[in-house]
Amino acid sequence: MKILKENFDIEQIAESGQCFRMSKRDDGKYEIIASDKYICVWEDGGYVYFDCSDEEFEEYWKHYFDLDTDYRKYMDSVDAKDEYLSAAVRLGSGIRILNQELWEMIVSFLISQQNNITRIRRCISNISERYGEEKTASDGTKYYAFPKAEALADLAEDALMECNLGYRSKYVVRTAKAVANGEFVLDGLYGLSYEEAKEQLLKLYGVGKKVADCICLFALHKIDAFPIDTHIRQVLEEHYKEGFPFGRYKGFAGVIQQYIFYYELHKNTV
DNA sequence: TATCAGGCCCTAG
DNA sequence: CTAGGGCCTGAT
Repeated sequence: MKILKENFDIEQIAESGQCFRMSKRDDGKYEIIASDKYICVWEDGGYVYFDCSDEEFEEYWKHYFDLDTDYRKYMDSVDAKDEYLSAAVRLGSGIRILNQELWEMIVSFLISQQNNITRIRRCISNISERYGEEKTASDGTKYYAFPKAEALADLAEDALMECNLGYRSKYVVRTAKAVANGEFVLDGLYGLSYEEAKEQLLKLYGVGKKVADCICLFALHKIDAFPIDTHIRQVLEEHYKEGFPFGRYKGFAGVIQQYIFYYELHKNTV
């Protein structure tokens, strides 16, 4: 399956930090594991190629990559006088907000706190290999699905320290218990507003405002969520002393947040 | 050797 | 309610 490459850049998406299971192969193609699925994606000659059937593309990956959304409207909304944001959008014009699986995002962002990207990836890889199901992709590639809540629910709270989670182990195990025993119903979040969903997520042990916002943005597609981490906070303090114009970007501030986040990590490496 | 990374929990005041 | 110490671990 291939599509025209319009406001889509798989490298930017992989580097925007919303997914921890996208990796670049030696041949430049990207491997993505999402929940229990696997796909290989690459770009060539103005097209993006998705190594899957048309049916699987329509059913899953099209939505996963948010391909029905026109991102130009978000980019065009940026105040031309705002030089910082204009530069950010220019650099990250191929970013998209993925539609990722809820449970996977809860655990991933529990792990992400006070942590660096390299270790986050390793942690997720560790728990997947140990507690996830081994799968074989249609092209023969072996991979591990993200572990289900049930697979983690019976562990001792510190058991995931063996997977390198450190003090976050108990956050993940307790949350897995709550989900597996029905105390916390994941499906119940989909029908909620951003504010309501965030309020529910904050009840989970280990989930604070920042992590809840990331889950809302990357799993529930609440694109008005605007996660504020240390990087974003510094940008707001440095470039928006008079206050960030949230009003102008009302309803899709999360998309703008991603442009900023990507820009902060990559503006010096181009 | 100290600091800090895409925070959060918990306790004091 | 707000401030601040403590927390696993590894990279710099």
